[in-house]
Amino acid sequence: MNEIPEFLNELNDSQRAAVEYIDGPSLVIAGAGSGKTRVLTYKIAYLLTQGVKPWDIMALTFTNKAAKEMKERIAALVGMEVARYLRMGTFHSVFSLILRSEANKIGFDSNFTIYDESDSRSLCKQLIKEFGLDDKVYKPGEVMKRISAAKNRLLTADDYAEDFEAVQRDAVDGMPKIHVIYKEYANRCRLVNAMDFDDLLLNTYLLFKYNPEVCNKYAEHFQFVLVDEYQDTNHVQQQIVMQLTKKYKRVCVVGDDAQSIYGFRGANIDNILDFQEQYDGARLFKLEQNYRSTQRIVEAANSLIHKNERQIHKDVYSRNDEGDRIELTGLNSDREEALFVVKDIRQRIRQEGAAYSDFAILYRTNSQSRAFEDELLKVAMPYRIYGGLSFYQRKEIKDVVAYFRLIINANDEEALRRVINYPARGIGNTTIEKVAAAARISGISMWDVLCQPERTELNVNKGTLTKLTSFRMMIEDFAGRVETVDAFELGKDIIKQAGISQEIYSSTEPDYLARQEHLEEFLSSMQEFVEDQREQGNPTDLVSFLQDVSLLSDREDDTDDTPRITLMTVHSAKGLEFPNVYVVGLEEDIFPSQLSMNSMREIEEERRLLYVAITRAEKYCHLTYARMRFRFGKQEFHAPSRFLRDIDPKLLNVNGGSSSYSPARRTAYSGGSRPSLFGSAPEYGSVGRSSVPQQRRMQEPDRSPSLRPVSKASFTSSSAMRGGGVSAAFSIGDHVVHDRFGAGIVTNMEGNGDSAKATVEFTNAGTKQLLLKFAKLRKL
DNA sequence: GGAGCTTCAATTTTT
DNA sequence: TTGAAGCTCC
Repeated sequence: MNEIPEFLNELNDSQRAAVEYIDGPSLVIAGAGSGKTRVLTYKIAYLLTQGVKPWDIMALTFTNKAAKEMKERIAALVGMEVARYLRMGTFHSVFSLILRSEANKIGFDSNFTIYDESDSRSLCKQLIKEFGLDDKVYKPGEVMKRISAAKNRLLTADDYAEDFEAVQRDAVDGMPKIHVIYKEYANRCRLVNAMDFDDLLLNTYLLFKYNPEVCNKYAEHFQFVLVDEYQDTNHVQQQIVMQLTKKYKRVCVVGDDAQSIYGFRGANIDNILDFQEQYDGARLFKLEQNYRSTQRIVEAANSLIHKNERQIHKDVYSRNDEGDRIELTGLNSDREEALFVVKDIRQRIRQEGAAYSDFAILYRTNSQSRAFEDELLKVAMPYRIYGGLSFYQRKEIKDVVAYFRLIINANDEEALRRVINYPARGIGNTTIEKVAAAARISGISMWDVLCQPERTELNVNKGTLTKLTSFRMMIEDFAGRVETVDAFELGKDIIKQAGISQEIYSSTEPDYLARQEHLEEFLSSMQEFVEDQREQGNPTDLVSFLQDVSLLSDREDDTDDTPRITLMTVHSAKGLEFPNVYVVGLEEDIFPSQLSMNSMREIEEERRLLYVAITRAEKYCHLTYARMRFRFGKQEFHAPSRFLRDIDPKLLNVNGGSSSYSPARRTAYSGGSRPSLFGSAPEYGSVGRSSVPQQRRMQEPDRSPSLRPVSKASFTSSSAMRGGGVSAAFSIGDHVVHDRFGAGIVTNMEGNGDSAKATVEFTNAGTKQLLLKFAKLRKL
């Protein structure tokens, strides 16, 4: 019998029970802040002490980050020599590896390309055009959504065409040809040896379904399968887990139905709700002690989430301090809201000695960040906005990756289209479309056309043909070196020889400088990859690098460790925690979103979203709403969010006035209540005097003059004056303020007169070069 | 091939 | 209001 490892003593009773049950299927419902990751990591470590081999364990996560963190934590318990053999990673990465080794069974080549969303989109668009369909009717985004949803329901293109209901629905929506597009999309992917993100899952499912011997092999191999964030799985993922665990049924899924907020991208909360019905005799473990938040925060969140109907009952509790009540403040406008939050943060920093990094401002939509950004810039408080482009979505990175892709899979049409004329080499759109047309006629890939133009219908002049040929030879030349040179060396050469570095280093304009930096960062990540792989005795070639990078979309790691206030959507905040949290914009049509009011299912997801937001807070949670906000260039008036009425009033501290609010008026989906849309009936209190919004906006002294309705003539002359009069006044080391970028320090000056340029390091906006003629810089 | 114009839409996001 | 994307013109 194996010994009971010491580390189990670090767990509480319910955590420990969940960890020690390893004989059959189990569902671990992990309340917010209850030590979910701890249970998963300790369970894996425990399995390893019970004689299970690391390679017999599969652990699936949703993000690379989660996988990496978990692996590190397990390594801390059992050592990296053991941990490295675990089959641990995202669904997509784990199954893409299996697909590569079984590719021939489903008619793919093992070096298949993974199409990201923009590749899929671009292919979709292409097809809509080829079929002569109106892209106003067949919006690429909508088409993709339907194809993706079909794959989610395990429907191949042929299944879809025969699915009466689906085809009928498309027809009713004016898009009867969706199934045709889907079919050709699938054909094209197969022709060029590519799979999109959904295909990675669907093809795994199909591989197992039609090759029982393959399925059995893996089902016998993986004696234990663990799934993190199970509430976020979609139907295919659930089905694959079932295929893999049908033999031993040793499966442990961990998650929190109350934090299921990704329904819009296919996550199916029923997977977790119905788990016990799908696995007969599955044990249920509930982790109900919250270690993160104060009692009042936990209770307030509970009171909210209990208004949902579909959920697994749990009693989440905290033994931390009772803490303060949740603050609720109504403001007159979005600007006042931002001003208020910023002031409140400043006050708390002064009073409690808190750091900027102890604060988060959470909102429903990214566009809400703007108002807070403006205020924070004005007072030069450091912040960081999350969201926006990830590193690998940047054009300069995608271009280089496209070269890599093309070199490894020359049939990859999206990559070919991307780089065939980048940097510019005189192969224009006309030529590209001619190549594409020739390829379609012969049923071959565009690359094949380049390889034997004389045997196709390609009709281009001699000069163009020469350009095409030399491009082809360049790619072939790179491809010939894949096996002899490591990824980093080859990467450097590609960037140089393809003319990318020449293009990017052709200017010192700020955006070029940024691209140079990104490219260098990318190269150094390649170098790191090669060194790591070499150390571990793994292959260092471009093929392995690309496999790695295709499934990464890492938000860039903060190289800068200045403490900053965090601004992000509630979605991105899942899994994080902060001592102080502001949840802003709690208004009808915003939170809950106007677009999520069609069904009870959607409203409940919005309510869970607020639950996630509140449970991010450790000590202090402040909810705000604005009566008026500017949206799409118009003033809009919104009632306070219905969810505010779902929170137990005993746990709320309503600021600035009466805490009584109008009685609940029940509506179909409210679960709780709906606030009165009209009337001046006393609702939630407000802080600050009420005022006419437009006037406030105009009177605001700090606001740049450009916001005022000014005639073109007067605007031009005033900015010209400013440029001429002020330009000489700056010197290195000056503290300055810019209307958009906020506060900063001048680090360099060059040129004079109209071309005088200042380099300014801004607290929040990074380093910029500004032409003084245009930039409205003020000295502090 | 790029600058400048018009048009249109407008959640949430990871792989 | 902002922004992306597509189109036209040089």
